[in-house]
Amino acid sequence: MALTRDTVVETAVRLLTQYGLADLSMRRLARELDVQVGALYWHVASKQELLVDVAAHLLAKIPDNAPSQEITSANDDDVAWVRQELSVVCHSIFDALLPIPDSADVVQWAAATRPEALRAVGILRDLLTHLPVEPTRIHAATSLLLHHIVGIVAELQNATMAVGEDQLEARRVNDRLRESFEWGLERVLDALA
Amino acid sequence: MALTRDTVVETAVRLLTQYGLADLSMRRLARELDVQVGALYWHVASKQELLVDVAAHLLAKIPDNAPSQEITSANDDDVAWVRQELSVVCHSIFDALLPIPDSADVVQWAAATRPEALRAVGILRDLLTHLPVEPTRIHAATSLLLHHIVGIVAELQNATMAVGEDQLEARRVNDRLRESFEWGLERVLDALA
DNA sequence: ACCTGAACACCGTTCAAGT
DNA sequence: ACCTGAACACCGTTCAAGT
Repeated sequence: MALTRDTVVETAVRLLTQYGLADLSMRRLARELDVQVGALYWHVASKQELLVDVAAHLLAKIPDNAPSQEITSANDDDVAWVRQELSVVCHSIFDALLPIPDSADVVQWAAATRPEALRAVGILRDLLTHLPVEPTRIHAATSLLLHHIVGIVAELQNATMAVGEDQLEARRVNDRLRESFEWGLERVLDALA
Repeated sequence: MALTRDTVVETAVRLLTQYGLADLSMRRLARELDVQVGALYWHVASKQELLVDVAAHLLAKIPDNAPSQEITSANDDDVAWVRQELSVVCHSIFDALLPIPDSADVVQWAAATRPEALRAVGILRDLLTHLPVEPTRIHAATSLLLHHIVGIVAELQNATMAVGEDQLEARRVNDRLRESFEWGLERVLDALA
């Protein structure tokens, strides 16, 4: 069966999930797919382009309960609903990245270079337009939320690497950073709504 | 003259500043210092350890006007002073990183793996202890500020790379992200004090 | 259209051996 | 103590040539 861009991306995601970024090389990917390295370059222009697709894939399942009506942020109930929905989306980004090694680095980089390629960024933006945030600050607010999420995930993934086998210590670090995530998210959402 | 760890780190900083992270290889560094690659490994254990030192070096000049008296956050004036000082420190981190290509990536990684090696992180922590932030949230608050700063710098550095020669467009992107930085910083500081 | 084979120009790390 | 020389096991990217 012929190679497709989708199978290349999916295999890349699998390698990242199982072995981390250090083992996600074009050569390793080619070996996994039983082709020569050169074959990959028929389907993707570069490793960087591939990593953007990998990041997009990792964030593909973020729920998108777009506001059904035109919410004008005049109504307090509506603002509360949007705030709650933002919290849900942020948590689901967090949960999607946490189990994938080095995913925070990949997404951080993809978000900085090609944010429009990440569905999750668009979802955050759309929700933020329904809050009393000036239109010129939507981008800033999106970045603020995203940097908080991937920043904490990066800390968590690196710390988990560092403690190694020590299950007890790993759990402590995990709990502490999870709470940092929750606390910071509340502070930021408070600042926005 | 014999090689020292300091000259290795300083040369690494120079290479990063002039050519970016892609050209900061151990081999390139050795060539620059007129030694064999192996010589570097007498002075640093690994490239990762070297990069932590590079990050620390980039943030070495952050001002540290520690509160002279014991400020107990009871006094409104004192809180205002600490808030102002936090703003100064955040701006000086921003300004220190901005002109150094890929420095946001390097610092992001160093902060996630060995935050205690970065003086700037300690300075932020100390200032935050003088705000009405619960002691258990000091770490979370430090992370929130730091992720915002390096996140925006990363966006800015990547966007500047992307627009390339177009000076006018570069300036527009620069101004927009600078404003995002200011706006986000105010929101976060408001949430803390 | 899609892939192979082979090359080009690199990497980080280790280590016996030299001084 | 500090460094060389040389090796080991890799990288990303390109491209003529094959099918």
